[in-house]
Amino acid sequence: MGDTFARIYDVVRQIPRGRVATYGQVAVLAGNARWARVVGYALHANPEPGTIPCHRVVDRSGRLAPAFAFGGEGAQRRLLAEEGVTTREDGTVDLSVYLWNGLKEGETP
DNA sequence: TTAATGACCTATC
DNA sequence: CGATAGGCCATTA
Repeated sequence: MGDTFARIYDVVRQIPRGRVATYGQVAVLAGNARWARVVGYALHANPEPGTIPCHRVVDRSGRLAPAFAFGGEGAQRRLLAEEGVTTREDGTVDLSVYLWNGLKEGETP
């Protein structure tokens, strides 16, 4: 495969614990703003558990991935909860609180 | 090579 | 708020 996947995976790996990022945001940080769709495809096609925290990636409205993507309906929701990310009743996260600022943990602008 | 697909996004109604 | 339509790109068949 090309380096598109590698770039996307690199960005997803840098998402700090307790934070979430949108597909579009990952796409921008990976190099192209129009890779939002490709990001989703990449995570679905080759999600390496333990290496790529794909559960920290949500869509633009904070909606979690479809249930079948993780094997269980509350799987992603539970993983986020373990990191301190609370999900609403409808399965969405508050992006105004948990959205990743694009910096690594500990770094400040 | 062409056509179809999808864990998306934005705009519009 | 939900539904619809169009666009975008890499990957697959």
